[in-house]
Amino acid sequence: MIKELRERYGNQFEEALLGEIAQVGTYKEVHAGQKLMEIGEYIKGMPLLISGAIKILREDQDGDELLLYYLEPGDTCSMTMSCCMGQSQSEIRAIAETDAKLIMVPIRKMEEWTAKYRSWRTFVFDSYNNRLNEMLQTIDSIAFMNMDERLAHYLREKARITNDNSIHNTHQEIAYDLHSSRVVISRLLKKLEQMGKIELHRNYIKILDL
Amino acid sequence: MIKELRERYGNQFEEALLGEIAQVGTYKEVHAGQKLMEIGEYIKGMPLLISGAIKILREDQDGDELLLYYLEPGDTCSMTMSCCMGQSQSEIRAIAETDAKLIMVPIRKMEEWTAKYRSWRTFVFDSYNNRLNEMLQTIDSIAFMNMDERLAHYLREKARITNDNSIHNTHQEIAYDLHSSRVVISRLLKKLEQMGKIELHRNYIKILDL
DNA sequence: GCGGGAATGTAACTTAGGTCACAATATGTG
DNA sequence: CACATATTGTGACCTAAGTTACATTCCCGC
Repeated sequence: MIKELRERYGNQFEEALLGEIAQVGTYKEVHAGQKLMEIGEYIKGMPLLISGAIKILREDQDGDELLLYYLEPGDTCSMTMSCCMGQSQSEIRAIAETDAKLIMVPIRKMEEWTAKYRSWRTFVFDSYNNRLNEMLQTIDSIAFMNMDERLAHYLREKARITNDNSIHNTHQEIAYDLHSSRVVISRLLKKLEQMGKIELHRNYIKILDL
Repeated sequence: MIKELRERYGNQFEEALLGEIAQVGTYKEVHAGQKLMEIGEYIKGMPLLISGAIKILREDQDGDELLLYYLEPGDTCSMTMSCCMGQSQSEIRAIAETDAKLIMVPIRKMEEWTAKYRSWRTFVFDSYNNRLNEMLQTIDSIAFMNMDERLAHYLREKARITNDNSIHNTHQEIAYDLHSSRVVISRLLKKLEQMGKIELHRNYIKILDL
């Protein structure tokens, strides 16, 4: 574990902190699609993402979902921090978008390290800031953009995150993430195909020029 | 200034920190409607809100606005923190919703105090968490709620914030905050009036039973 | 190869909310 | 008071997106 830790975080955490993390953290590997956190669940630890991507979802009363953003290597989940402090139940759902490796750190260490390590403070602040900015972008999308733009944006982002020009999802799954309906997504995808921007196949979509 | 500071923050900050704030902070009073921060502007300091309320707005390319949330006494602007760290330009606009008193603290003190004072750490974390949660609520509203619900929610929230059962705004102003159009807002307000939930007047709306 | 379920395509219709145009009131100012 | 201006009310219309219903196509296991 210390090897992975050093690879990803070696240049931003001081040696002593790396040691502490290695000591109290637990290493974890998860597969694409695996659920890491459910809404209402109590938080056990704080994840430091080593590799892969995690998608963070919000849900309304009817059980309808909405993709908020992705966590990428080097990120941690600010929502987790958020939850440990005040109420300790999760406001969001977290699902591995790809296979992922991460280190879970007990939350009580957070406060301690914040006082002790400058690099940890920087890390935590940066993390919060990234999250706030991604929430802003999410708000921009749903408030200011039409569904076709949101869809295009979604496909681009997904290709970037998975590092794969083909999106391996059904239209229904995309509809869930965008909080829309399958028919609407199929319709818009077809339009994108007719514009020559993508190629539609069963179970995957190939991005040509988006 | 030290008096106001102590009144609002006395029970959460230790004496030494209060002293430091009083020393480096500048006291400021603003009137309702006054702009405190513009999008793209560089951040000078971090505001500690003593009294009043500040509304935080987001804007798209076309200049259309959307109300994100309100800052209340005891709050600070996490976005500010966000901005000081990474890129230092504001992502949002801040306007005094009511007359307000606040203390501006130079941003370089932030990191210093975070290491030095436990209460400051708690304050900063709580602040971030509140902001994240309010962003979540904002997302819930625009993603999951219809305009009529959003409008009702807006009116209730505004009444709470201003501590006044009458909302002193034109329909146009409300439309801006909700990123809608005046005609739509007038229509929905009329419906609320017909349901006996509000009373419409020129330049203000009286909440009866919302 | 074939049968069945999953995934996709598509037409027809509904609805929330945005837009346009203009009427009707209210308000403040010379 | 009278006029100009800001505010609100309303009808007619448009459009994006959601809904329903059903047809078509693909793919996998037998």
